[in-house]
Amino acid sequence: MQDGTFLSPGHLQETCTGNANVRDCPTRQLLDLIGDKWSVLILLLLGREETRFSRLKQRIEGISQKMLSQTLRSLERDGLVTRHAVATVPVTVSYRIAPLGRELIAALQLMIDWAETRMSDVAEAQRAFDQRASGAATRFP
Amino acid sequence: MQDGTFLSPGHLQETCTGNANVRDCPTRQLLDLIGDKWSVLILLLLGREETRFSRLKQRIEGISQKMLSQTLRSLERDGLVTRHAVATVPVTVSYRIAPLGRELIAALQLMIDWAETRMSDVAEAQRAFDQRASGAATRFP
DNA sequence: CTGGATCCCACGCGATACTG
DNA sequence: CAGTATCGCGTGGGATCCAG
Repeated sequence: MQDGTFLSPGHLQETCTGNANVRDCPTRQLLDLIGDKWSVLILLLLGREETRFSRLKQRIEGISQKMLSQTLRSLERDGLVTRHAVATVPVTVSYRIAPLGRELIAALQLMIDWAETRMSDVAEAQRAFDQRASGAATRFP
Repeated sequence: MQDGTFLSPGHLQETCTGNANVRDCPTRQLLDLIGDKWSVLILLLLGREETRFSRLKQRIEGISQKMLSQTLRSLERDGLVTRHAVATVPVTVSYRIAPLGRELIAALQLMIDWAETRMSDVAEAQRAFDQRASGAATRFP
């Protein structure tokens, strides 16, 4: 078989393709953490600089304070970011990327690069597909 | 600032961190495609070999035929996989990874590797966090 | 064998109001 | 400022039935 031709022969394929339950696949577990609407965005922002809650809310257009709070809490629980509260009045809280989160960002880099350069191709493929579909539908009126 | 220390100084950061709307971030668009429950799993399987519908259903434990069909259609629409139907009786259909999908898998490789080695650390962080939380709750009964 | 059509529910997420 | 609590809706996704 042409297995090792394109894919590296690493252990990773074994784990996710051996008819295992989805929950046993680490990649799926990871996607459960960062596949949501805001996590990656927040992670990337915190990767650039330690940031306070209110500033995060400003910089992420469209996020509700509920989702910001909730997502930050998840990321903290996962060990990807750390929370730092200063007992001023009112209290000042900032979030910082954790070493594990820093690692994750680095691991996501290629994916991010691919998205930047190739999502336009995906969009093009979608348009072509939709056109073929609608064309096939109206070709015989 | 210590920007370039860990993160590459690529254009990617600009796009996702410039207070842009979430929908403008290619990374989020990509996660909208593959952040679902089954896409990556299917992509990885097809990365190994061209596979028929029924065989995919066998190898992916727990997937419903609705979700398999639906996910395959999405992946095809995105240009990540191709569909090949042979007009036998009954019809035989197989799915194959497309060049774009092959690229994507390669771009995900580091993320997959990270998940394989680091998700245990994430799980550990979660346990520690939960214990601290429950401990803080019951510390003052 | 390869799906499409329907029904249904759980849950992600947004809007709003309240607190220390 | 930095959250928590509550409500409601849209949708992802499973179960089941039907069809070419």
